[in-house]
Amino acid sequence: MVGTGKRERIAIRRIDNLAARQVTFSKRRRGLFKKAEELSILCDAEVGLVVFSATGKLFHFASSSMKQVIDRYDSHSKTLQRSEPQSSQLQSHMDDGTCARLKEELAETSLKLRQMRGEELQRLSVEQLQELEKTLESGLGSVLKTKSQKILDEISGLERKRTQLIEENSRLKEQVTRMSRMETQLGADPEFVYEEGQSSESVTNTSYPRPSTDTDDCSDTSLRLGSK
Amino acid sequence: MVGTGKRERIAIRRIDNLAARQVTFSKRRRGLFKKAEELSILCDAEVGLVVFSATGKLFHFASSSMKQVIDRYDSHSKTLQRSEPQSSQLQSHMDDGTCARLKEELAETSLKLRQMRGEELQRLSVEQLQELEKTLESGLGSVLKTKSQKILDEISGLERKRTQLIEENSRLKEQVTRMSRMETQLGADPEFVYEEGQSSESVTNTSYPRPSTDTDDCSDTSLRLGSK
DNA sequence: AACTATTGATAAAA
DNA sequence: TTTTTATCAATAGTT
Repeated sequence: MVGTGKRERIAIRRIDNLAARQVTFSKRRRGLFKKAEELSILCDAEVGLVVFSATGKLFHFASSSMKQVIDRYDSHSKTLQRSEPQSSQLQSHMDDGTCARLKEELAETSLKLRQMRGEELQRLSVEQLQELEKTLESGLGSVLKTKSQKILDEISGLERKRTQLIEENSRLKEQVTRMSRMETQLGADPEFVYEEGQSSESVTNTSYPRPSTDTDDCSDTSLRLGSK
Repeated sequence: MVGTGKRERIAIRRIDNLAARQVTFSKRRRGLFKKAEELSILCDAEVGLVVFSATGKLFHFASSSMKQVIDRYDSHSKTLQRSEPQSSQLQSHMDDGTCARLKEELAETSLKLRQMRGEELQRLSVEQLQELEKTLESGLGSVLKTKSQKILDEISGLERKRTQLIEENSRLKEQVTRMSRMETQLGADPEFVYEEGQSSESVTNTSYPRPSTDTDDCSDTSLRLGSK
């Protein structure tokens, strides 16, 4: 038997699971582009659609050309808002030269990033690929190392807390025992009743003097050991 | 009785009837914008959508802002096509806002790049590291695949050249053999030197007919199959 | 990637 | 235009 697609309506908010998000992105992106094209054809409309994935990949569609759509969009929005000439104080640091340089730098950087992700490799020579491979391996090594370290740190942190809690627990038990004994020796006053036998782990709410050495922050630290 | 919606699938081509076209435009436009927004939210994507109706009316949606989307689109397409003077665009898209955006995006992109290279990983969570690891592995996979392909291409190219050279060599040898024979039959005059029939470029070393089926590697071409 | 049960979109009618 | 209804299309969850 194949595919028992128990489909439920999903809430429209960010999908947490990475894999599911990517799958949904692929499916819905295709659907969206299809519908964009259909609208432009059926209704003789000019449509421009640009989508960047969460990973920065670009997808686009234009019934005519993107440039044309953008130009038309600009002229339309300018028609509506022509009142605000830009303040000129930032010019010295924000001139076109700076902007152009930024654009170039960004273009270069994002090309490198995409190549690290395995895109647009065709133009690279074998030597360049070799270099990229080396960089990737080294980066991967660092990532793995860091990840391991973080996991080990989390584990040892938890271990430490656990130990502290166990110690404190022992001390508390001891104290409870001592107090019970004292009470017995003194001949209990009926008014003075201890609920005894509370020798178990959770002493929830005793307002007794506690041993001072507590470094604890009995927090419920959650271990997110990313294992999706 | 209301609405006997006998719906049939319609062909995707311009709807001739004006009223029907307008109705369809309204409905589908809403649907398209809804889906655009859903995609941006569900999948954490940046989406920009511009639609002009046949009558010239503008509709638009952007998950962030249209300006941002267009800027990002421009910088991306510029990456792929350098030297594209977008004459009229430059002015309107080179204001301070753009520049600030560019700076931000550059900062973000180069941080991601450095992280891919294994730097500045300390602030990342285990889960983020996990994701990075996956990206790196996939990128590495693509690089290796591309490299292999390029090497194989180089090899088959060389193989082809080698085969051609071998064939030519055979022809030349044959020719030399023929000529030697002729010379012998004519009773060679020591003074009689051939200069004709040297139709090839490189017969450097024609001492004598050699066995033809040699699989020799007649080139010292160095294959640098990057294994440094 | 392929497969379905479902939800969602929408063509036609009102 | 908007609503209604019947149908088709998209897609969430699974394999």
